[in-house]
Amino acid sequence: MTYTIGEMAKLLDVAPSTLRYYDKEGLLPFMERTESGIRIFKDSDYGILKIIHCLKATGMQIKDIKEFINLVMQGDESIDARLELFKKRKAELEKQMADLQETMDTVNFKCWYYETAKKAGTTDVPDNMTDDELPEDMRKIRAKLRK
Amino acid sequence: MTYTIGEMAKLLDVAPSTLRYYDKEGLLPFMERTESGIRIFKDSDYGILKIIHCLKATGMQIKDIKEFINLVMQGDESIDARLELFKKRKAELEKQMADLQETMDTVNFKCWYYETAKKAGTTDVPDNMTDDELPEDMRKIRAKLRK
DNA sequence: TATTGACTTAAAGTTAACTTTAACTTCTAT
DNA sequence: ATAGAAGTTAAAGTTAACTTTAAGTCAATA
Repeated sequence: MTYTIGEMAKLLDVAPSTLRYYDKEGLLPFMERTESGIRIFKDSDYGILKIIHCLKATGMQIKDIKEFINLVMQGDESIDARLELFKKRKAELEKQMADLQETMDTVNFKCWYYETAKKAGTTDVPDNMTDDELPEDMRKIRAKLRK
Repeated sequence: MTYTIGEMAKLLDVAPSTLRYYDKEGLLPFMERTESGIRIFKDSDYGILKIIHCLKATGMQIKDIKEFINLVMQGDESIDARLELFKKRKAELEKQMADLQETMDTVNFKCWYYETAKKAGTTDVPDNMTDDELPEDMRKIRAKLRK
């Protein structure tokens, strides 16, 4: 099965101009064209584009994704390098998840803070609570917000 | 306790120019100055700047964080609005975490894929595995990468 | 066959969040 | 008292990842 740029863009939920941009940046060296110059996307391209999307979601830049695509084009001799790349992406993701969890902890604290303030009608109440008056799981987080 | 812009920047691990930018964008309407015009940061400003950082980490834009700061400046009458804002941030974060988990699932699949390819010396082996030959937790993910 | 929608390119424009620069002033330490 | 570090502003520059525009070609349908 093959697709035009518009059809593939719809499958991936991106703009056609995004795919043209990726092509221009060298992310799609496997692209084929009709005689008249129109891009032909294959089923197998869908998976690669999904991986490009995944790598972007790990925080990788276009120019680095291009390097990965170059490894893919080299074939089996680059298996090791590609494995190492994904292991690094995994480590990076774990850091991002930990960061996001810290952010979530702070947001949860603020939800508790404003719920407490709402009940009391003033932020003075949560502001003036001593450490042992506030929920145990809020103590560490509040401490981080103070200097 | 008070701090200069450079001292506060160091505490927060940001550039002084970032704090000046925030001030210019209206994120720090509570800023005080010396007679000669030098910004004076207080201990209480640290917490607000930490919250600004937290809101940024949830994906909020500077102009929307400014709106939040405006709510803070309004005092107790905006408690409800602020609670709702943090509830929305929490929902947004939950979506981000789910997205990040999907990305992690894909990265884990690719790690398995290249480990399998490495053992075999070729990506043909994982490529040609039937669904029941691959680890159960990899099946759904591989299916998503195919069209 | 003619219209219309989708394709093509190169080049310019957009956006957000800073960062840098230049020209200047103020504070700290010897 | 003076050097140098750090503060000030306004304005311009940076960066990444697209998006838009303009001018044109191609493909499908009535």
